[in-house]
Amino acid sequence: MEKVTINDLSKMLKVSKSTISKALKGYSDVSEKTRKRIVKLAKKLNYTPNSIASSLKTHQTKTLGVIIPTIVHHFFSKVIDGMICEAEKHGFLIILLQSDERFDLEVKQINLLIQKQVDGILISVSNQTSAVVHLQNAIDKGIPVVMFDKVLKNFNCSKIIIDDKLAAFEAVDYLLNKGYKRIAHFGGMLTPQNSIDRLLGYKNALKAHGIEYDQRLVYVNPNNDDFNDGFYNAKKMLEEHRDIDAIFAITDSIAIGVLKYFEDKNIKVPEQIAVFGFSNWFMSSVITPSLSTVNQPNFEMGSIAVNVLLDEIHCKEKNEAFAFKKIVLPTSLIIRKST
Amino acid sequence: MEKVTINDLSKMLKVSKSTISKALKGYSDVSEKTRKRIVKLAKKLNYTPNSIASSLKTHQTKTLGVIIPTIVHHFFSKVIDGMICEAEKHGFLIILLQSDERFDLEVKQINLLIQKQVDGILISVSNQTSAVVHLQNAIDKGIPVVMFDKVLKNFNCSKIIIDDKLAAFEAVDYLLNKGYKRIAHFGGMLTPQNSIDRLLGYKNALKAHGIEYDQRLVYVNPNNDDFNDGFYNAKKMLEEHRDIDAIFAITDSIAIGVLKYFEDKNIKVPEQIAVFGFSNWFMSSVITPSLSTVNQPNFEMGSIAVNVLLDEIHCKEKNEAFAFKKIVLPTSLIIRKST
DNA sequence: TTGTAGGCGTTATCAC
DNA sequence: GTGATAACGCCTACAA
Repeated sequence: MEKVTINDLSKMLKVSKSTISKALKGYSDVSEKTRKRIVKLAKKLNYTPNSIASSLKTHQTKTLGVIIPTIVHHFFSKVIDGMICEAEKHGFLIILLQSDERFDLEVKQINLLIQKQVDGILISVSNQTSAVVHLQNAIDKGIPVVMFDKVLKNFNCSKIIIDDKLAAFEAVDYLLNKGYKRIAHFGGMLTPQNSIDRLLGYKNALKAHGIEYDQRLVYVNPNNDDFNDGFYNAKKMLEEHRDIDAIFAITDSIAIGVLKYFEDKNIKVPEQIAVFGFSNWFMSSVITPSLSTVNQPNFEMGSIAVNVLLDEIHCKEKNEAFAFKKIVLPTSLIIRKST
Repeated sequence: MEKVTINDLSKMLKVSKSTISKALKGYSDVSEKTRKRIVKLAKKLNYTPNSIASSLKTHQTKTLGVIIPTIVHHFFSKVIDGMICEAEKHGFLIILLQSDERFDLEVKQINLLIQKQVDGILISVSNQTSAVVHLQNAIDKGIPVVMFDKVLKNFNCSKIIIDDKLAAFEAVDYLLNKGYKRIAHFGGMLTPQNSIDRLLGYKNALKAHGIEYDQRLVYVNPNNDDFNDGFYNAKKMLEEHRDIDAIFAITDSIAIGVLKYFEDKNIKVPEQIAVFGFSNWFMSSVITPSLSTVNQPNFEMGSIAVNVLLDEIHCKEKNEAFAFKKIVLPTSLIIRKST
């Protein structure tokens, strides 16, 4: 029941605490004989160092804080998966927090993590976030921050992202090459940056094909509820523009909302209208018709983010300089039956 | 940059550390005047107590450990969502770990959490888990354990579950009442307990309708990959039994694999064969045809589990007795177009 | 090679 | 009402 401490070992072996500590950490300046005695007893009593005491002394908690908008999301849960796996490999644990897309909660949670003295923070910022004082605060307290997926341009730190603009360009370019002529865009919100970039990619592709951008073909989510917004906007679009022959949606959820509406109205996909999604979550391969989409690395994004953060943490420890990294992960088109 | 400590406040105000500590914690035996001075300066300097030092002293980390088989799963991510939200309300943080359905990893992770000195552990055990030494170990070290969803019968602790047997009974009973006569069961593995119970519910419903149980109509997942196993078993079943008119699957994933195969083979659901799922994840409402399923509380399961655990933790603090709770959350049938 | 002593920041006990 | 003092368990100069 009672935990055995370094003190207990010390008394039982009549060896000082410091020698015990050194022996257990494999320092060189302990005689082989006493080292063996110590290790043996430690093993026998199932001694494990008290990580809290050691944290207090070393200022390391071997803990990383992660803040995401929501965990109930195929993409984010895969990212977290990657983070937990990678962190564990290096002996780090993950404290997970959700901002629920709210800036005030995000601020509160950063402060919680600071108080908890995590060794580093991984964050995908909320759609509402534009200020950075809370993040700067963490940095000022000596806690490195790494952003992933939804990042802030105006904050200087390592970032793990995809090239949203390029990916969107490729998707729309594909549609145009395939012969679709009048392409609507579903999404087009002004936050987060990803939405903007995907809209820009859409515009670029149109331009590259000599097609004029038509603002009226951009449908913004009214309720921040991808599936239902997709459903709703599909209806709206059909009322307003009968000539649309393809839709590029900013997420698979939106796209699936669209497919659902079209199914209800018996509109054939892709014969009448093609639909392109973004993210490649599991469902997109299973829905009917299966959804063409942009494959976005997720597990990998998590593990790389952790590695970059750990690098920075280790540099800090050794007082070495660390140059922030911006890692752009490759995306690819997955063509299925909806286009 | 440098964190301000209780010592700094003490020196600046010429008041002892102990008084500072008491004042900040709102103890009664500090004069109003000095309390105000202390609080004021603390606020001004943005003082926050060092949680590690306090943990060392109080043996509380305000941290809960959570182990689940996998986070990439609609049900579990909702449960975690509920846990994080509820824990945060009470000032607790969540460390999340995945067992990946492996017993050895589960053991390792329990030990990690013990070492981290979390105040309590929430676990949904892996399919491989039957031994309980690792869990007993946590209890012996004074860390309460609460099980949820996938629980162990042979371990004495609080448990938050659903009545799998009853839920399965209701689903199959519904099918039989609706006129389906020959019903196959997809799932039927011997671990975890949930599978067994759902199989038992299936059997009970048959019996209640005077139908003899036929072992050959039970299809077990060959590869532990619900979607593909459902797909595979649908094919197999069709080859073996042309007279089946309904399937009760143990998860929505399996059911959706089945739907997918039937769609490929142009078998009409529910006209030729009805399909019933289990769990009501988002996808089941979106797939075509939409899937009848058992609604299983998820977010709520997480928040309740946290509450039960915190209750136990608080009782332990006060040395009060705590009676383990077994909370059975209600399920309900959701009837859609697949039946 | 081993041991001593002090400190990390907080809390709790017990005098004053 | 306030303050000295001793833990909590570990780490690390520095001394022996």
